[in-house]
Amino acid sequence: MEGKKARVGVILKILEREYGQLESGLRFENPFQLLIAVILSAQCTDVRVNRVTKRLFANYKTPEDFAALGQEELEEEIRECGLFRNKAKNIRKTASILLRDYECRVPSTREELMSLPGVGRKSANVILSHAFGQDALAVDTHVYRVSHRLGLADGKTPLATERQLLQLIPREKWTQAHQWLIRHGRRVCRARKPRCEVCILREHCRRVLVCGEEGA
DNA sequence: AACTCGGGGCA
DNA sequence: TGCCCAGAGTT
Repeated sequence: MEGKKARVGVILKILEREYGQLESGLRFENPFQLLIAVILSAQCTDVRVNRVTKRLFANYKTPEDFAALGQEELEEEIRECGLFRNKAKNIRKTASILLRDYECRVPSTREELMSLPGVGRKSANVILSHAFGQDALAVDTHVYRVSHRLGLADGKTPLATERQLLQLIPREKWTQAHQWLIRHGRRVCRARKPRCEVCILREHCRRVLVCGEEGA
C-alpha cells in the first residue's frame, strides 16, 4: 500500500507539472448552475453543455425560472445536448423539488443530491467537489479508464474504483486528480487510439506494450 | 452488483 | 445501418 501510494505520488506530480491547476470543464457561477449543467452533461461533451447553458442562463437563472418553464420550451433550449426529453423532464422536476423542499438552494449531501432526478453518484460527486469543496471524487469513464491503465485501480465497477482512488490519493488532491485524469483521458489516454507516443506517463502505464495494437 | 435503457457518435 | 458506449435508474 505504501509503495503504491508513493507511485501514485509520482504520477500525480507528473500530471500536475503537465496540466497545472484545472477548473471544472463545466462553466458555472453558482451551485444551481452547476446542477443544471451536470444534468445536461450526461452522454454529452462539455463544449455542447457550455454552449447551451450560456444561452439558457441568460434567460433563466433560478429554480423558479426553470420550474415555470414549459416542457417543450425547455426541450427546444437544450436539444443540442441530446436525451433532451428526459433531461428537460428531470430539470423541471429537480427545480420544483428545490422550490418545494430546499428553499431554492442546492443540497450539499450526496444522499440528497442523488435523490434528485437526473443526478446519480457521479454527478453528485462532481457537485460536491466542485461547488461545495467537499471530499468526493467523481469516477466517470475517463477517470476509470486512465486510472486502470496506470495501475492505480483494478476495481470492476466505478464505485470500487472510487474507493480505491480515495485510499490512494491524498484528500487535498481529490478534486484536482479528477480534473487531471479527465484531461489526460481526453487529450492523450483516449479510449480508442490512445496517443501513447506523446504520453508523459507511458513508463507508468500497464499497457504500454499493447498500446497501438488495438483499436487502430 | 447486475441489469436495462434512450439516444448520440462513429465505422 | 449497426455497434459501441456513458451514466441514470431499477431490482
